[in-house]
Amino acid sequence: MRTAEIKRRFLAHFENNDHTVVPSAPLPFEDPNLLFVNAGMVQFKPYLLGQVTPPFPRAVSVQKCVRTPDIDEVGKTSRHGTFFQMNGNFSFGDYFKEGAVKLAWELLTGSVADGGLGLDGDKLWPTVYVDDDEAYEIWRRVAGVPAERIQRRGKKDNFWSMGVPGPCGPCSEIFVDRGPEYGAEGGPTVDEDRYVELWNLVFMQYERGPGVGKENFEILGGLPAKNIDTGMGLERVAAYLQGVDNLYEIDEVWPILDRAAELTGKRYGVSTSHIAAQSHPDDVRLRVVADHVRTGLMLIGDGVTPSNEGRGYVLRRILRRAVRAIRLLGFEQPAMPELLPVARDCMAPSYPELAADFDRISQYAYGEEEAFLATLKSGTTILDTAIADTRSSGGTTLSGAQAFQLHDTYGFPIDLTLEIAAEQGLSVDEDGFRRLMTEQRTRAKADAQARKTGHADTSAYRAVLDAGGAVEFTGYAEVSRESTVRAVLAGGEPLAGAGEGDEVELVLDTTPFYAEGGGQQADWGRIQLGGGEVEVYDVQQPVPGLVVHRAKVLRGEVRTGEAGFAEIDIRRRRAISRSHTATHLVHQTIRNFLGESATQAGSLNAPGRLRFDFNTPGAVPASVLNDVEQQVNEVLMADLEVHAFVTSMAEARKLGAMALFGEKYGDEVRVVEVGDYARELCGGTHAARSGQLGVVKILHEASVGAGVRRVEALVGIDAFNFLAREHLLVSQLADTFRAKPEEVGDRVAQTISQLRDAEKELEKLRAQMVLANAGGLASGAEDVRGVALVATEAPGGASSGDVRTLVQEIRGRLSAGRAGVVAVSAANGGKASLVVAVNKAAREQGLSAKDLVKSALSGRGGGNDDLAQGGGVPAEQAPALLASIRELVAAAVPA
RNA sequence: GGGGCUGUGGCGCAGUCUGGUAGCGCACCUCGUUCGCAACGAGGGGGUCAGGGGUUCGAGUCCCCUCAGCUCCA
Repeated sequence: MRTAEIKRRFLAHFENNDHTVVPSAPLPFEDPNLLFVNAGMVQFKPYLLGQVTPPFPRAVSVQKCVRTPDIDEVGKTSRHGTFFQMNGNFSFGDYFKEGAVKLAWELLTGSVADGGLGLDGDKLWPTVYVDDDEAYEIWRRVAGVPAERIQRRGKKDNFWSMGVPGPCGPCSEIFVDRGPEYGAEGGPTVDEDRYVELWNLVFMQYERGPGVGKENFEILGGLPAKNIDTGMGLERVAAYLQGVDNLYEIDEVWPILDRAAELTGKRYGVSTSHIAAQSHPDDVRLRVVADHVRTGLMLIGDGVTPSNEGRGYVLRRILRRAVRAIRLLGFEQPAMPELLPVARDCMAPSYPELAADFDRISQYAYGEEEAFLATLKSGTTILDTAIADTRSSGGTTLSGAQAFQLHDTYGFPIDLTLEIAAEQGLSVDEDGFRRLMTEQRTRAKADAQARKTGHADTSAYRAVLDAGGAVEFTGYAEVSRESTVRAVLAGGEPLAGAGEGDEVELVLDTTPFYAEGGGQQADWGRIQLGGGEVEVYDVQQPVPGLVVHRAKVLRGEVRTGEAGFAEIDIRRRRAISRSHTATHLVHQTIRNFLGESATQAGSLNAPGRLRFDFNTPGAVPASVLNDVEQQVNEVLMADLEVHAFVTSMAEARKLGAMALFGEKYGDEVRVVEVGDYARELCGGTHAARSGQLGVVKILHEASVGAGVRRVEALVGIDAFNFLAREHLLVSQLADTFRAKPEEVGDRVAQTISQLRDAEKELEKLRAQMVLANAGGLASGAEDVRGVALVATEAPGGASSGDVRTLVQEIRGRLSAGRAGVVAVSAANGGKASLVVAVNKAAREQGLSAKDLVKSALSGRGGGNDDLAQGGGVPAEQAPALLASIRELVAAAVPA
């Protein structure tokens, strides 16, 4: 049975049993602790933990998951894959153990003709938690599983908790017997290679106490609402039903592996063992290629782009590992163009958007491979040099530091270093390499730790939120509001009240103040209270749903429970709203010109100006930017109405609203539309009509990182002021140059070029003039105790370069057979400088240009024995410098 | 977020450790020779040494900051 069909049947089975089908959750948004969805229950967590009332009692989903901590195990075992799909059914206070067992058993053992998966019930082995007699009985009674095939296991295997206080409970896993050729008889407690886990049913029924890890904690008591959370690994079921050993060989992955084998000329399955751990290295590499190419496809498909941080970095690593693995198999050309289309064809039956979006996806994947191949090329050169150095010095080992530098600085992977070094007959100090890696890890972790402790604890905010619920934002419709102070805090700690001059954090029960979020800056304003007044200068949501006003007490006191009147700074709000509406227009217009793949990657809406980051490969041509600007301003003139409404996610999608990754499905969403031109999910505030924006002026476009560009623009009066200033500037320039405004550019270029030519000419003439005297000066050398000395002042305006040239020129004209010293001083910018040269004969008499300069200038100079320079004394001292050189020469030479 | 490396004519790079007139190859221009696949010879033009600050008589070079690119770790 094909994987896509298993997925379809899974969803259909639970949908037929009154489950709401929920789409795979998108990538976690703004959650630094969770880069990827790594389990099927992630999106249902708030319901399972009782934080949010679930909108449905039963749900079913097939979740796209990415898990990378065990990335090094990929290909070596049959279990690890970086991408997998988790089938899950969920009950929120609805059915419990019996329902979960019954529904699972029906799907697994139901006949294929009736929509089941057609497994042989006699080959299924359930496990239950050690004292979970209830589950045991249900397996006996509902599924009719004989006692000898139900095994009991301890906390480690069959008890679920999140590792922190909260819901927990026993679980029951369903294993399938793959047959005697895979290992020993006796069920999953004996051999987990022969008996493979297909499905884990978690029965959340208890409250977990504090404690460490999976086993050391107490159970505090029962939960009021018992929940079901199950997970069936789609790939595992597919592997079993398709009669293959592991997930790399199922229909969604095998063609990629097969193509990789074809490209590299390797035959997969050289080893005969069913145990993946005993595989031939080539087999492991082929599996890595297949797994990683598929994961790369899915991640880029979900909007991740390769970068140097966060999930973008994980994606980069996965893609590069794939390229590296296929290179180690002997294929050195670009492999992605060969493999990625195969992966697309494998996955498109379940995820048709991959085919539609393939141009964009492949662009990133191919680009990343090219970049990596370039990195490998430069790394290879450096490695070759290191190898040659090592061998020429008689060494046989490449140091750990060298290997680490290649990896750390040049991104050259260690396994390629090992491979290439081995080819050259050298070993590599792997221990040293690993030690340096550990050091780096420790450093990064220590830093992350320091940052975490530096961060304010959010528990005080959570307490306020729990006590009073979410704060209602009323600022869409009004700019002021009667309200009550729910809490006063300072530095993350609750206070009873605060006095004049204090900086405080206020929580109101409702507020017209917009908290910074979605790129929109916070409102400012004032809150009048019975006993005082505060000025609000920042508004944040430290925990979702809790609006905190950062404010300074202007007069009087603030106390919890006090009533007051909150009023925002309307001018600021309006300017911000105009920017926000402008951002939507810029976003839509950029997509009009660059295509749908130019999605938002971040934004800032500040009073009068906006910043908009978006994904696109390469720079945006200036002409396109002009077109965007033009079109945006035309939309302003059309004076479209801006309209906001709340609807379901499904409806919003149907309307074609642009949505960011991380928007939750199933929830109510707010849509903002500007006429029929732009429609976007947005929680921000906006202008009432596009005409209110006045003017939008794009200032520039720049790179923020690989694949992300940024445009900045001014809006409204700020845009106008900018244009007016520019106009004034051009007028003044035109005036100065006595040219028409449109000719100013040419005139400036022309003038600069003339100026440069003149300067060059001048410099040349000056050098000639300076040098013209060289012959005369040389022949006029005075005799100081047998040494020919030329000591003179350079003509005014001579540059330091000129003086040096002159000195050398004079020295060249002195008789070589006789000791000669040339000293030329120059005055420049009020300071005197001195250059001294001595010839070979003079050096043999112990005269050093450097010593002469240093002595004459008391240390303020230096150079070589034959030519030295110095200076820094007032210009008037120039003649004195020459005199002292004369004395020094005389003193140095015996009479 | 924390490291490492890089930034020098149009392009590719040396020079940085150890401060003292900014170089090489390719490309470009002029003249000449040559005329079957990277032609040769001679001459020449072209660089705020990423930007800013500091130390110094003097900074491409040493120190600090900023920006950009590459890269590792989180």
